[in-house]
Amino acid sequence: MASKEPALRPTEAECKILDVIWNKKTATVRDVFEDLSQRQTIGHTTVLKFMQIMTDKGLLVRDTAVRPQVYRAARPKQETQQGLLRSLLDRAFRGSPGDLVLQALTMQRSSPEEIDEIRKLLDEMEAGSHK
Amino acid sequence: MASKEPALRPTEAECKILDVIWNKKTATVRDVFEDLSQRQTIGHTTVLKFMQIMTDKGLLVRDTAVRPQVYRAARPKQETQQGLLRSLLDRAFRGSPGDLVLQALTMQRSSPEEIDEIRKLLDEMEAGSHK
DNA sequence: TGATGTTGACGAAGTCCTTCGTAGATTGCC
DNA sequence: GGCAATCTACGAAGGACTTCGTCAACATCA
Repeated sequence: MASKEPALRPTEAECKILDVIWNKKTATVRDVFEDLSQRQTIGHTTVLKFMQIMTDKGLLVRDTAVRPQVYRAARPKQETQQGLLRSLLDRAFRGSPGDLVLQALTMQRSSPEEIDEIRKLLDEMEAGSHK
Repeated sequence: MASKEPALRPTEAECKILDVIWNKKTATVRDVFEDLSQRQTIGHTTVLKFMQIMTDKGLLVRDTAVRPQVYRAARPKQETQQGLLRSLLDRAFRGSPGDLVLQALTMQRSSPEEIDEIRKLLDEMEAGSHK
């Protein structure tokens, strides 16, 4: 039975699976299992169980018509990421994205390309708010 | 018995308590309880229990000499925030702070002051990486 | 010093997260 | 059709998170 709420806050293990599916667009249990196995020891049925739970929660949708059932993310990657970000923001940054951004930037060197892109975005934001 | 690991990933409920203590610098159980009570219904002993657990985990330290025991954060706010950020980064952003920053910025309008500050930081980062 | 209110320690219950083991269903091939 | 391999469902166990209830220790002040 699927829940009505879209479940915007996947748990840690769920994130690992989502990450694989985001990359592949669609995936079978085997696909995900083989991908994750390269980085950690995990059982095939464990992956399956998670994907079933995630389908119940509304994080994934699956096509049961084809035989190795094919799963997709129910919501776009960006939307889920934003849900997680908002959660972190509310939790630990008193809702201030500026603080979070500063911390994220100082934490780890970003590539020059990323820096440029961020600059561009800042410009757009400022232009957009000058109305 | 305190753990050796510094426990850089407080849970959701622990974050709420940390947030209060970050603001007050030091706090008794009663202080935290009264603060949190304004926003949610929570029992006094629940808060106490969390603060005891958090002390065990190494998130808080306390002075048992004074009678209403006084608690402080064991680590600076910034350090804990970075731990949480890193966790989110690893979880859902494939370790790319740039993506996370972009999402955070698009998510919610930042103030012009924040935007300026971010620009300044970007300049510094670029200057610093020009070796 | 004893009644009263506050503070602290402990234990326990309920839920959620994570992980499998087992066993039934389906498919592909000879 | 029958067998082997794969895929799916179900249930359960262990641990972590969250929340309290209870009771003991302590402080206060009349």
